[in-house]
This record gives sequence, structure tokens and C-alpha cells, in this order.
Amino acid sequence: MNIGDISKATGLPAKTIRYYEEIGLIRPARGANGYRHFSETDLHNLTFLGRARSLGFSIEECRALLALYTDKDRASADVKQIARVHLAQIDAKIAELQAMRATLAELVSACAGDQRPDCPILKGLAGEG
Amino acid sequence: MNIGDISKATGLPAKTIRYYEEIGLIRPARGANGYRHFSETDLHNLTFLGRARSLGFSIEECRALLALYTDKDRASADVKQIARVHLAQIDAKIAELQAMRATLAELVSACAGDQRPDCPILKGLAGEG
DNA sequence: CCTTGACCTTCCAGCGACTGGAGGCCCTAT
DNA sequence: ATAGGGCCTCCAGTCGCTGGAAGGTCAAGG
Repeated sequence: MNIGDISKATGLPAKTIRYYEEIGLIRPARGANGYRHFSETDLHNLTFLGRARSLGFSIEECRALLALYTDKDRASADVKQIARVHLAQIDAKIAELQAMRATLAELVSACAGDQRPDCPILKGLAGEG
Repeated sequence: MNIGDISKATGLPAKTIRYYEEIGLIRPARGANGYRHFSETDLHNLTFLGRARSLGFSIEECRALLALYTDKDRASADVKQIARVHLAQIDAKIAELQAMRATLAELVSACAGDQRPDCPILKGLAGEG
């Protein structure tokens, strides 16, 4: 399979696949013409990477997960540890966004939103709120 | 006030303040020795920027908000519009993270996390789940 | 056989919002 | 005179791509 085929199969842009090779996540073979040639294993690995990325794992976390995925003697504890750390990061991010959301929603609801210049949102941002 | 003083007063790193000048968010005066000199207005503007950034507004949104903050003839509707768009973005981001969180939490809870290699997390990422 | 167009290649630059560090000037206190 | 801290500019790096330029390759149609 060429990069276009694998791109369609995985849903990942060709640019992204080349980038993953560049940073050493995958090592596709090369044909005589210099084209990348992707095996079934490459397909599995890229699918895996795509899903891991869509769950918000960083590239380095993906690298570690992929190594564990490839290592048939891994301990599931190692995988779970990475996942738990990431889950905690997601929770922290959600909490941060919810705090922002609460403050912002309060300011928005206090603002008349008409033609007058008086604006509780700006006052709040300026520290008068 | 020099940059160190304003940094303490606003809580923003000096590097960030220089960066804000570089991209035209602020225009502090300069002393004969080349040092930046910050007025009370600069202090207010930087405080405003710090709060807006901490609510997740992008730099360009901050630029627009600061312009409205400075313009005493603004309509509060313009401010509210920016804030509402941002609020919607935050909500979208929260929803995205919660979806990730749900999937990930499910995988984590299904994983024994022991010394055996069998791992529902890896299976899920591979698409077997 | 030639051309067209889709596909592939590499390399370089840019996004957002800083952050770190090098190298050097300035100011105050001892 | 010197030591220290603070200030200056400029360059490079972060993360994960993404866009574009310049050019090689391949299959189909005339």
C-alpha cells in the first residue's frame, strides 16, 4: 500500500503519516522508486496511533503505548499506569475549563449586550467585578 | 515602573510582557537608557490581558477586547458577542474532553493492571474493543 | 510515443503563545 | 573598582502538525 491508500484506510493525513515516520513512530519500507510501502503491521500501528491520539495521548505517550502494544510480554500494569496519568490530566483540564466557563458565563449573563457602553464583562476583566 | 515591577504587579512573566509589546498589544514608553517604562494605563491593560488570557481568550480575542475596553463609546453587544463565541468554544472543548474521558475511563476500569500481558486498553486502541 | 494528471518525494516555513538562554549594557551599593 | 542584579535584543525551541514549492514517478488516453 502506498501512502495515499494507508491515509484513506486510517483516516490520517499523508502529511501526518510522513511526520510519524520522521519522528520514528513508524518505519515503513521503501520501494525501488523511493515510495513508502506500508504493510499490514504498519496499518495496525497507524490505526492504533490514530485512536490513541484521538483520546488525547501525547506523541510520547503514544510512543510508549505503541512499544507496549508491540511487546507481547508487556505487563498490563504498565499500560494502565500511562492511561491513568493521562486520565488525571484530562480531569484537570476539564476542571480548568469548567472554572473558566463558570466565570465567563456569569459575566456574559450580567451583560445587557445592547448599544450602551456599560459592560460587566469588561469590568470583570479589568478587575472591578 | 520597570518591567520587573510590572511583572510583579500583574503576575505576568517579563518575557510575556515583552512578547505582548512585540505583537502590538501594548506600547510602553522607553527611557533614555532603553528601558521600558510602564504607566498606570499599561498596568491596567496588562491586568486586563492577564485576566482575559486566564479565561482562555486567544491573543486575537484579547486584542479585540482590549480595543473595546479602551473605546469608551463601545457597544456592550460587541463585547458580549466575543464572549459568547468563546463560551461556545469552551463548551465544545469540555464536551470533547468528556467524550475522551468516558472512553478512556471505560478502558482503564476494564484493565486488570497486573503482570499479565492481556490488556483491554491496548485492545481498545487497536480497534478490537 | 507523448502528454496529462494524479500521485509520490524532499525540504522549508509557519501556526499559538510563549519560554529558555546567550551575550551584553546599565545602575546601585560597597 | 567591582559585584550583583536588572534590563536589553536576538535566536532557538516547544507541540503536532499543516501548507506550499519544486521536482520525480506512474498509469491512462490520444
